[in-house]
Amino acid sequence: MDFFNKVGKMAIGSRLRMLTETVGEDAARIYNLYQINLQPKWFPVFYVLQDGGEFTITSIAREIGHSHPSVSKIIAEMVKNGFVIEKKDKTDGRRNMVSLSAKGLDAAVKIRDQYADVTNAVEEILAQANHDLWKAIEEWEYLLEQKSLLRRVQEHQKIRESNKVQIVPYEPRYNAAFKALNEEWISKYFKMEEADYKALDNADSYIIDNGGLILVALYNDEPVGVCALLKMNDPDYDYELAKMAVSPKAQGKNIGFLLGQAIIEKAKALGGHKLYLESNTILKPAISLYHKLGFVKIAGRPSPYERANIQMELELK
Amino acid sequence: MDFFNKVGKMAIGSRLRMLTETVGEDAARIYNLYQINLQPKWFPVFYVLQDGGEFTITSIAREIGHSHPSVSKIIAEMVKNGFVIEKKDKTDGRRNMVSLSAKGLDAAVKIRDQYADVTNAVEEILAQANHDLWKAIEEWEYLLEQKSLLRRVQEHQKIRESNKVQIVPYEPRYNAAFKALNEEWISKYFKMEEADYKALDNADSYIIDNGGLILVALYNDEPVGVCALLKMNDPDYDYELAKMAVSPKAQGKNIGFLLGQAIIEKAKALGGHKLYLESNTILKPAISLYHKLGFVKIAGRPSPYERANIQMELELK
DNA sequence: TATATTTGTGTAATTAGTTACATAATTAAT
DNA sequence: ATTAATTATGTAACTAATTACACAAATATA
Repeated sequence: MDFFNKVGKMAIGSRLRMLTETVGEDAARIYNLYQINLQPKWFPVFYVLQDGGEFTITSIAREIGHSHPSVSKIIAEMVKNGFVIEKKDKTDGRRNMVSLSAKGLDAAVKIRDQYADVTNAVEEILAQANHDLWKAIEEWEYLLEQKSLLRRVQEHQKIRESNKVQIVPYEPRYNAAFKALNEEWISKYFKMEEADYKALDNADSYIIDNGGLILVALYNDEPVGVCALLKMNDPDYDYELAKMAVSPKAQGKNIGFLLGQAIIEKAKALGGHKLYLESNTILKPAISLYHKLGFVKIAGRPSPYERANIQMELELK
Repeated sequence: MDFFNKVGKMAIGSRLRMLTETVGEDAARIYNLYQINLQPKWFPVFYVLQDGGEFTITSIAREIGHSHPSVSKIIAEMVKNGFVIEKKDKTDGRRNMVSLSAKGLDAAVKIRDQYADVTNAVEEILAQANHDLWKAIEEWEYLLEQKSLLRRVQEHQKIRESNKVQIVPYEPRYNAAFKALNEEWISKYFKMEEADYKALDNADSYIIDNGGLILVALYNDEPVGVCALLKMNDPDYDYELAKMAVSPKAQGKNIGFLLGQAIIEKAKALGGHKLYLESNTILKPAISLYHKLGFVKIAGRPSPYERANIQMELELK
């Protein structure tokens, strides 16, 4: 079973599970070593109650990090075995106040020896090891609270996927993709307008020949995202960022951001000073992408598109 | 939930379980991040099969450290989902040969990215921590294999209990205990003989007045073990170790060993050179205790006891 | 060669937790 | 003073593993 060495760090979950199981099994046998008839799984609850205090089910659950139904079941078992007594709180009818019975308190005294023996045995192991499992677990708890494993994996996924994405200049053979990708989201959220057809059907004459440009994002050599830069005849703005579209199938690869960055670089290289865009606030991911790229909201301007309800600009530096 | 800090090292089992759960939960979500429709719990099995080999259920179970019913169930699920194909081994009708289907092999290729991302994320965490969880788990696995947690706890228990045991010289008030403890084991394994009654009923006149002595082990001031040293009229031996008895209720506290050691010390102090004892081989714990005390088996000598079928001696140095 | 043991597998029951849902009691908000 | 939201609890169903048991096939043994 050198499985784990073959698989590597990725299997840390499985490995943790197996160690947990080994320790857990022995815990059950250790409880049998002492006269007290406690079940190992009762231990955390028992520990909270051992000084004689009264607690509610949920406060115990919070304290020991279990779900409340788990504590509820454990308490039911301990009551049945005579270790615990329940009583309704007079001032709050929901609360089930739980405390140790005389038998439970007696067990609490007897169990001290077991605590000492187990603690000593665990500390013996920790002393024999070079790497401190206790502290390592503590650190993992902290680090995972700061940023979950899921989020860390997502970040690595994004970076890796980003590297597979290529941003290339528009060529006539991407015309179909340019139209299809844009039509997909426009007709999903709104409906295609006259201006859309003009721009999408005649990208070369309407956009490129007018001093604009288009960038295409390739993933496995497939066009999965597009973005256009339109030359504006306006004293305030040089270019408009428009027709940004990313295939839903290629989400989570940072493609929108990569396209946006690239188009901004192009605009700078062309000597632009200020970019303009218009969009709609129901497209939340798009708006937040524009923010991430540095665009800020500006007051209303007339727009040829019915669907536009927000305008933004970006000062190029 | 500073529960674990309050409880201390003893709670390492619970703490392990919770970390395992946290990691496990995220693992499930991570699998959803990728298009492959694999369940996290399939992972170890899938990993073994991924290179296209054929395996039996039990060989997979051995490799990944699961029970075979667990693998059996996982395989059944993977078959149902089309990732795995089963076929009976022609030369051995018991064997169910298992391998990845075309769909499974396809998933094996796709999953490589996920492996990389997860490995990187885990290594990122390990790099951020001062204490290496991976190596710490590895060490615990090794240390627990050498000596289980159960055995370690048992040892600590024994030491602690030993300290509660007091070995004191015989007094007339222990006469009842001396008789009862011996009668208990004699009548359990054999039956009381004439010589037993004589010695047990008249400990003072038969043992002490003849130049022998008796030691009593007290636990919580209760006599729980006894052992006698009888003066022998023999050119080869000075004393016989006899009437050693420990209450079954006081097992596991090392009492037999403590009594034996003490009686040997007494024999030395009295100027003895060689001890003798007789016993029966069906009393295995007793025989192994005598070995531990240094006694060695000798060739047969006549004995007044029917039940004696082994003789041992100890040279005092 | 007959018989006993070992090996491979599957099914059923158990375990220690979880989520999902229901409901009553209390507290907050309009 | 209602109504809405929150809190405390319990029940039911699920999960991912385990042990216990059954049984057939293969191998070892007398």
